[in-house]
Amino acid sequence: MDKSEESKIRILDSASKVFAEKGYSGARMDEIAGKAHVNKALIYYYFKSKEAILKELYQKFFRESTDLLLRFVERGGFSEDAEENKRLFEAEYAGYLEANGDILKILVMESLKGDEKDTPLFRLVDLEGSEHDTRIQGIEERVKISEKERQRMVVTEFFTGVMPFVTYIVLKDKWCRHFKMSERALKECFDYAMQHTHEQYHANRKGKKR
Amino acid sequence: MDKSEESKIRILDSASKVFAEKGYSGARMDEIAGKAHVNKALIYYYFKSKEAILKELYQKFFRESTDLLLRFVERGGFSEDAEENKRLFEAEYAGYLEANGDILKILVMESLKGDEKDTPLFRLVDLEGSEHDTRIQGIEERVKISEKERQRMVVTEFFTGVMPFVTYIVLKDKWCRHFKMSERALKECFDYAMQHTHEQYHANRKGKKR
Amino acid sequence: MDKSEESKIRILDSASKVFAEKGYSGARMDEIAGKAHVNKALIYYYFKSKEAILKELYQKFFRESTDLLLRFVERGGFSEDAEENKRLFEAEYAGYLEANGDILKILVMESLKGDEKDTPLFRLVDLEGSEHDTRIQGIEERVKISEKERQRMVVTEFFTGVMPFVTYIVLKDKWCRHFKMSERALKECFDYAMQHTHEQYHANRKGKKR
Amino acid sequence: MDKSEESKIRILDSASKVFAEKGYSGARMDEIAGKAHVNKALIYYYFKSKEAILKELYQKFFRESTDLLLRFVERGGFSEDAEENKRLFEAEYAGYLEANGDILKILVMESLKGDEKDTPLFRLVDLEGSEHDTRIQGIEERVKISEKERQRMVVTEFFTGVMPFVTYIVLKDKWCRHFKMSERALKECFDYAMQHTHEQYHANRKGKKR
DNA sequence: AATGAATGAGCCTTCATTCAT
DNA sequence: CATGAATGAAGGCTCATTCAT
Repeated sequence: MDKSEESKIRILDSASKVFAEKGYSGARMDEIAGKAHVNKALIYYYFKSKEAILKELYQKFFRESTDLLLRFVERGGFSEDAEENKRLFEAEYAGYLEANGDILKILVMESLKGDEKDTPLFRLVDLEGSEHDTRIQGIEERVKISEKERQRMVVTEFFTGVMPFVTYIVLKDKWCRHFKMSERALKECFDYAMQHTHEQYHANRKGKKR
Repeated sequence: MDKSEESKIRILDSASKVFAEKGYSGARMDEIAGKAHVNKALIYYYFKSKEAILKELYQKFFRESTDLLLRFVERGGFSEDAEENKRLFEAEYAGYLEANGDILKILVMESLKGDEKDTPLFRLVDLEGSEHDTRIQGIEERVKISEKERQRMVVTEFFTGVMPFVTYIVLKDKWCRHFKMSERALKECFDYAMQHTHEQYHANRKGKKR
Repeated sequence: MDKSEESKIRILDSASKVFAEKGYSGARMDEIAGKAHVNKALIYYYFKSKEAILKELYQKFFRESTDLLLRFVERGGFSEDAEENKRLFEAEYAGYLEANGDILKILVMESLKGDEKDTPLFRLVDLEGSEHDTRIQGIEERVKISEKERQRMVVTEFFTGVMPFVTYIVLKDKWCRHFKMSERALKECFDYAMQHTHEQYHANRKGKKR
Repeated sequence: MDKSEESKIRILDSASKVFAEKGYSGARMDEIAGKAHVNKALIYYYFKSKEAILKELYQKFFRESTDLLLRFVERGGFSEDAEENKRLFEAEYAGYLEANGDILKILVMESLKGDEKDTPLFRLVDLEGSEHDTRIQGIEERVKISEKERQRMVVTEFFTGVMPFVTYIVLKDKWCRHFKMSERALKECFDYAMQHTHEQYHANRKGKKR
């Protein structure tokens, strides 16, 4: 990797931090440049505008997370074995999301804004609507279910699976500080919570099928 | 209600809309004034600053929501009867939150920002830490449980009960538009989801006790 | 004096204090109203504008000070007896100026500003140019001197008599605080200074004449 | 001098003019920018705030004037020879002050304001209290006098020497216009005034010593 | 690829002044 | 006389963006 690319990466890293900390509107190009140790004008050498940085962060995130999801599926995710599913998910996907908590923060904050804009958060469960990849399409087609059943599944997955996990990631630092819990203890509690709610739901579904 | 107070209320209403739509940093005082049909300078007659408006919105929300929660408890909430609990919750509390989706949006967005600031979102489950009311203290004291058990309960309540509900409220419009669902259909799905996850967890806890 | 007039006087008093403390431009109508314990809008019942207050303060000051100066002259000021002059001056005039230090401050500050505006400070030695009173004219006409001699006298009077005295009045509080002197000690020093400079000059003039 | 510094200097020059003409509070950043032929925002590239400009003007002035005063002393100022003193003073110091009449105006105007703020005008005679330079300390230590005598000297120097000179500088333009005198004629009169008052006092002091 | 300087547009806030009662 | 509410016009300051080198 040449020196040029390194500057660009430092800018992206810095931007994701500042966006996450101040929100997109509250973030200042000065601070992004400062944290990236580059001249403010250099940012405009690599990016057309502040918004272009955001868009590139999104793209990178959805490209990578889609890849990971695919790998997860390829290696047997969404299988019958709930235990195996969970192990795979944690190995392949969860770590990446945790490492990208800043992007998730931005995603959530920006998704709540406005009316006309799209809602990037939905891409996490609306892979079909995603323009980034067509490889994913086969996944859901494997299962034949009614439209109503499908809606229920997606809604349940999003609001009781994805969102709890996302909010856990973006709030865990604040939670630990506020409630004076160790990160380990919180993780233990959160696992407990998911096990007794969302994962229980999946287990029950499996049970019924047989 | 005299004319004076009406202007102030119009400003608060307008501010909550604009904050929710653009985020706090992205909101412009011009737009708040415009939507409230008042002169921009009048805002500063009633409020010291932009931030003071936000603080007053928070105060009003937490005052009212705490009152409602208390009423919910007084009328038998948190009782053994899960059905009754749900009915009461929906009658007393859920409607208020749904009607204050804008404040919830602001709450979520601002709670993700920064490091040093407090996290208003936590006040929804950390009533003890709330400076607003001391009447609430008796609620949790009724049940004798270990600290670890209490932590698990709070974490579960927050991440798999409160946050799904909050995200449902703040995202339902966007969800309906994006996935072309009616609000009614989404509500049906969401109820289904909660029933099979979070409420199931409560039901199981009740079952075990006996 | 009816209640109405009292409000007006309180406004003028308050204005002179605030103008002196913050300067004319830096003074805010709010603070003037506050210090006068009247509603801000009431000021506009008595005065056309902020500037009108200033003008009225000037008028009042020059009216009163001219009256005092006339009385000073009528009772024998500008006489041959330097001792008597000084005694009279202190009795009739100095006290008034000291009591109106705020106006003097305003006078000095505003006199330094701008180019086009007049210089109210000069009215202290340019009684002829004053529009306020015609009684004064006789004073200087009593003495026949050359134009050049008159200019020297006025310049000397202003820069080594009036201005030291004016600056003494407007700075004495600050001087005492800064140099940790008692007001009494400063006055003693200042009297010494004037005696050995400006008053010495008058004494010498008297001496020469004979 | 590079182009960058030139803009900054133009801003400082412009600011001193506008501050002097309108007073600090009355000065508008727009006008400062306009007179300096720079974009208004550029001012904030070089200075943190309006007040920071004022502070930098003060610093520059006191740094330079202290240097000049030191040079004056090193070359024999404050010596026994009154004539020589005056010649040196005019050559080394007076010119600088006359050239910086705008700063002096600001100094006087701001020194009269407020209660809590310091009084920059006093720095002209309170070199010991000045944080800018320690080289000056030796000057007054050379002469052994009583505290009371020292106070008298400082008071006399300030109110009958410095202030007449300062007021002469800051008012001479207005004086000439108001009284229709040439600058030359006024200077002649003012020299006459100082000779027969303040300088006479110094001469007498010298005389007594012998 | 990098940077110090510069800028136009806009934002929050202030303030003298006026209105309505 | 008196006042709470309202307003137009700035004013200080910020910020994303661009220029020149």
